[in-house]
Amino acid sequence: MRAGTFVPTTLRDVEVEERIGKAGASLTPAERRVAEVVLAQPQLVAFGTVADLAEAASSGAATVVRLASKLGFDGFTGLQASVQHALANQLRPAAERIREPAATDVIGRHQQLEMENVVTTLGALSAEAMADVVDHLADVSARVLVLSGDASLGVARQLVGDLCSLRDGVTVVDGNDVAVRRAVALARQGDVLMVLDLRRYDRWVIDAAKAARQNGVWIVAVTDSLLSPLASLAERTLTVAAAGGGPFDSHVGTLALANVLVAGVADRLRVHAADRLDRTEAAWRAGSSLVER
Amino acid sequence: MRAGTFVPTTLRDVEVEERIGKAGASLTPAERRVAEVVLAQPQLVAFGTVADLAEAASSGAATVVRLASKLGFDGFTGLQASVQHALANQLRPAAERIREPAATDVIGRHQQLEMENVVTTLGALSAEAMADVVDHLADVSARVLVLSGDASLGVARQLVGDLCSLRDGVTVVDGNDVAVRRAVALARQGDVLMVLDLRRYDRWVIDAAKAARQNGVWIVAVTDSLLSPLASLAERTLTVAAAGGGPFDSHVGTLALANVLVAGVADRLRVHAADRLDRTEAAWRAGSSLVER
DNA sequence: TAGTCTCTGGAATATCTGTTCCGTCCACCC
DNA sequence: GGGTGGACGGAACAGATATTCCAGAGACTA
Repeated sequence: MRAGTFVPTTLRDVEVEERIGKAGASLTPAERRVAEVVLAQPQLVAFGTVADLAEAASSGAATVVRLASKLGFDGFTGLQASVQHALANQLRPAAERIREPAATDVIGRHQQLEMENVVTTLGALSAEAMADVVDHLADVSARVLVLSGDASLGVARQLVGDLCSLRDGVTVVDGNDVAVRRAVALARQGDVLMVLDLRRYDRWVIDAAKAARQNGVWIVAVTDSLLSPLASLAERTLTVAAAGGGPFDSHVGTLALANVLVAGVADRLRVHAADRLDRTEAAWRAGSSLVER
Repeated sequence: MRAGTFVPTTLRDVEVEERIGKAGASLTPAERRVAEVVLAQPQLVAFGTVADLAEAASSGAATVVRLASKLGFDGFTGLQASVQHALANQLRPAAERIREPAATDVIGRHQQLEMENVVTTLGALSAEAMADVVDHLADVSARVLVLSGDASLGVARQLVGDLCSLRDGVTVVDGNDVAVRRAVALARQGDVLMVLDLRRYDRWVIDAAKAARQNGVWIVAVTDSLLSPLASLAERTLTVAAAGGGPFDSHVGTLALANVLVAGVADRLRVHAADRLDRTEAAWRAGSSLVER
């Protein structure tokens, strides 16, 4: 049996998944390796043999059978039957879902919507604009301020968090009016301001951006349209698609954009950032703050 | 082996179909019966045995093998392998075909990556799981705590921000150890905890989740795998795909998932939330906090 | 450091499964 | 009506596969 090709999560067996999730903590290392393969390559279970699974997980056949029993199945045969059954059931719905343009189910609609947000947003990003923005964000001699409307504050924080891992001097401008004005007032020429806001713009954001511009700060706007009031203040404007399936805008496209920029900055600051990441890693390790499982 | 359910033509094995069509005329009556079953219930071939197929076609095992050979396969084994292969191919939806021409440029690569994250993450979300989680998040009599690893804190905040617009009592558990412990200690039975963390899990997050569980809090985990330590603590586990093009994980899929949940909660709390949004809107209008352009 | 417990994979084994062989049956033809 | 050819399925056989057992290795403890 050849090793299975990639199978998206949609097709995974819920029954098996549940049992693995429940027993997950009590699995031994070797059993865990097998379980990972089961989750990642269900076809290997459905079509393959104990030996195939064991080889894929670099374990012995006995371990495979033990795992199946521990999950409550009647040996490997039971596990296999469960996966086969689920796989067979998934076949029909998958086909029907493709035919119906997913207009009815919420999840499918969101799937389509968010994909469009990603495609549109990153599709609108030119290599030149990206290089320019990355250049500025990667300029360690400049401070980077990030200003965001309330609705996108979380995404902004996410971006800032990542950037902070790569370099110093990146901050979110937030808080009350006094704090914002102070932060902007302290910005000087050579600094960089990323301002992030979508339609129904927050007045204070625009005001703060205006003030920053008068201080000679280099501004990049991330907004929904080139007609945005932010666009006229910024040296560079990156537009994002933010169609939401619920009552709010979706910032999935924006976050995808942020990820691209972060990757660009990381690439630009390669050695500098690597050193930082190493030091951070060492600190985490010393405190054993992170666990593998 | 149970008889398979109906499978639409799209899912049939083209390879086998072709060969049956070609040899169709020269098939004996019994072979023809077997061939009918092969076409009608490919799963019986993929998952079953010679005996199963023979029984389904009211024929002998020898006839099954003869048919397979007559079709040019290397015995029943060859036929089975062909059907399995075709089945596995049909199992992967459009998502994978999209990425086939692997993009070379950074932006294109991210585009594909993030789309896969969205598709995979939302694809893994079952309607049932979503309904359950939304039910709990929309329960206004419960408090909702959100606990997130450092790397995904921004997304968590984004989620909480949206939820706060829809209902009261939603908070991010964050800050120093003392604050976290206090927040978790104050949680009581009936409350809801959403814990969000990906591999290389933050120890404090796991510890806090464990404490919450002992308090009888209903937990939903949003994590990268069912083998995550969070999965065994949670009543529900939603898995996310987080492949990143840069040095960090991408939380685009997670944010898409969050958006779906928010939309679900908004729908569930329709009138309640509408009233809240109206009041918020009025406040903004009174202060002219938002501008159209 | 010695001892115990768990984990682990290899080997033996019993079961299952695909394949082949062969006797029987039926249809067609001389 | 007798003979011949192919079709068919039961049964034996050989190979593969799941399962169980066991001994060695490693970790943790006293």
